[in-house]
Amino acid sequence: MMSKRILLIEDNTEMRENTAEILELAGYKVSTAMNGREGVELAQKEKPELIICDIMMPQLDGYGVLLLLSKNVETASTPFIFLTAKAERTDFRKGMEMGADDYLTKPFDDVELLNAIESRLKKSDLLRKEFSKSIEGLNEFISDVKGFDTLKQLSEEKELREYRKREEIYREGNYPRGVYFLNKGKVKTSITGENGKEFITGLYNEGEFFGYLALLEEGKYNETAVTLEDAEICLLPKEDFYSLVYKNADVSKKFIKMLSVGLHEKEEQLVKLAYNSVRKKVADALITLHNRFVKEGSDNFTINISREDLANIAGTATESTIRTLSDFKDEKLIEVHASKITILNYNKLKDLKN
Amino acid sequence: MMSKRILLIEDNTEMRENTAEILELAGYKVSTAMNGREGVELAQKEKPELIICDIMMPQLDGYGVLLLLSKNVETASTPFIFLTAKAERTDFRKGMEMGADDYLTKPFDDVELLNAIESRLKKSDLLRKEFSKSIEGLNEFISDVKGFDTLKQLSEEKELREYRKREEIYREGNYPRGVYFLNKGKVKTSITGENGKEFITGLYNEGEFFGYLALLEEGKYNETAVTLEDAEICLLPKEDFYSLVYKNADVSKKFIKMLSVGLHEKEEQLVKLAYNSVRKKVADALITLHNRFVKEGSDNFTINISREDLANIAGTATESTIRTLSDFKDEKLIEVHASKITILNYNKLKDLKN
DNA sequence: CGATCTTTTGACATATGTCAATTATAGTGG
DNA sequence: CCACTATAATTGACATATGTCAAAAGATCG
Repeated sequence: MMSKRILLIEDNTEMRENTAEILELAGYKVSTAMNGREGVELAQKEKPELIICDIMMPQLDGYGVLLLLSKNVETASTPFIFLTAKAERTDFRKGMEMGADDYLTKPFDDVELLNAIESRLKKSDLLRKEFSKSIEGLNEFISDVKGFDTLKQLSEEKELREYRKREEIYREGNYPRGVYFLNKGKVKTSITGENGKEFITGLYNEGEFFGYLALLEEGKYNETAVTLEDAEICLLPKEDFYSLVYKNADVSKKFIKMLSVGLHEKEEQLVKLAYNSVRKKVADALITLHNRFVKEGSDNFTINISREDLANIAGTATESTIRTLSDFKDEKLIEVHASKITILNYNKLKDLKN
Repeated sequence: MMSKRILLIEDNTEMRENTAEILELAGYKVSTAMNGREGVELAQKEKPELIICDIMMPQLDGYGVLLLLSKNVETASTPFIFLTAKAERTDFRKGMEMGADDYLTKPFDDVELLNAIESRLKKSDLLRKEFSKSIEGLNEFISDVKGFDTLKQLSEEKELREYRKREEIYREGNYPRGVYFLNKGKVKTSITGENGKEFITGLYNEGEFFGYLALLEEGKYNETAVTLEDAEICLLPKEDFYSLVYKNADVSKKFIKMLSVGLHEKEEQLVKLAYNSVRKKVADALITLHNRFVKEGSDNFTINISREDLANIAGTATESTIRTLSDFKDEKLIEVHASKITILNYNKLKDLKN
């Protein structure tokens, strides 16, 4: 494992050199700055994994450093530990309120310092990972945060339930009891327009979570979830979900980002629905299905989906969808066997002109 | 102003009575619990504005209380102050890491206690307010957080710029420099489909912020912002925006909620676009405009909008929109004078059948 | 194997987009 | 302030893409 980069900001030369030595002995890569201004510059440039900073310094004090760094996205979430002789309650409180992650008072021993660093790094490690920027990344993210064991344990617990094909999991208007984890099978979520027609807003695959939007909104479900095939689903209680999402500021941040990306994606979908031809819409629906459900390593993608569902993804009438599928079949873009559709030419389908 | 409710959880009778007395003298409404279990129950039931809690208690200790309360949405954001004789560093750190807001060590004097409470209440007061649940509530929210003075000051600064009608503020693909505040005028944001047709995704009115989605995504703009009429716009630097959004966990939480609601609204829009008739779509577009731009206290709402823009809100061809407007005119639902449209019968327009 | 549900095809109506011509409006400069 | 011009709104004529209804063919399930 690569050694972590730590930035140490401390004006006292002896203190700085001593501390740096300890850190280096512990296997960290250390940069040092002898005053606040220099520290901020180094932080911006080197993007260390953790920052240790004295409070009382000439030029720019520790509070100032923290304030400046917290204004920049790139450095805002870097763990920040104050290191100071100011053991007084007021100072301490000020530091924590400004968003420091820890506050070590001098004198401290090596073990104490290293423990503090270790614990902060461990916490931030999880969040540093690059999750897929899409809302689907949530799945990856949650499972990572919860840890594999917990997850496995979860599905071994009694809340695991089997669903038949086309069975309803929750309905528009219900109150959420938690987040669903799809152990096996596929699920669609859809909303119904006033003319009774349904539109599919979400598709979920094995190993993914769904049904969190209502929890985040703190309201009722505004969609209905139904299985697309036989499935095994378990419920993560909402208390666990909330404590996961809100306990840690960085997790909240990830959620904000994921939701923003999701919002953007829906907007793109809006233009397509508004102005694309049925031909293009159906092609897009097939592409969506492919991207959502493809298994790595298989050449041509086959899916078993009802024409009605496909039409509800595309946002068009079932018969129109079927006719378009026939066209695609004639053009050798897809192959159809009963309700199974196989994509033969992904790229041509994807780049279909309107 | 109504007095705030504080819940005091403390097992030592003398200590509890003394502290409660101080708090009552200071004008707070105090509930007391003599152990952790009782405290949690009371917190759930009474939903106090602030909780003060001892750490060492029989049955359920302070850490346990905090943990339980943080799992419930309703109590998770209630300010929580630990009150304890355990002045040791490790205890203290544990408490803060679990999400306590402050940590007072015994013995403390009255002033110290009251100050701590006052500062926490002040901080949480802002967040307790009920902002409109829509994404538009952001505006209200930011201005409240920033404070009226700052806002006014902002628009008095040099970054204020005047824009002519139909002038571009930013374009798809640009990198955001901050959030825009619309001091005067109206703005639309739109995305362009592959066939070159535009679709309007956002409408903004005086006193509102826009252009924050790209910042939250930490990416480029994926929409283009253009003024609908002459406007005055100023820029809130992104650093300020980020520190606003991420500094405080509760603000982040608000954002998560707002974005979730926004996502849900876009999904509803999707069904409408997919299955509604042009007639219905145009009516919806007019209703949207009304809701977005109506001034309180005026009977019939008039707006000056180009037919093209209206069509791009509805997601239909300009000529179709115009024809539908003519129909509405014949049906006395609206009145048209030049490019000005007046809504005569809001309710009929709103409940139009498909 | 029959009954039920789904898919496919056919025939048809029409809602909506497109292109072009005409009329109205608003912005500009003298 | 008026005339002129560019731009926007409206109307007409038309083609067609797409939805609807109905019936036939096929698949699925107990």
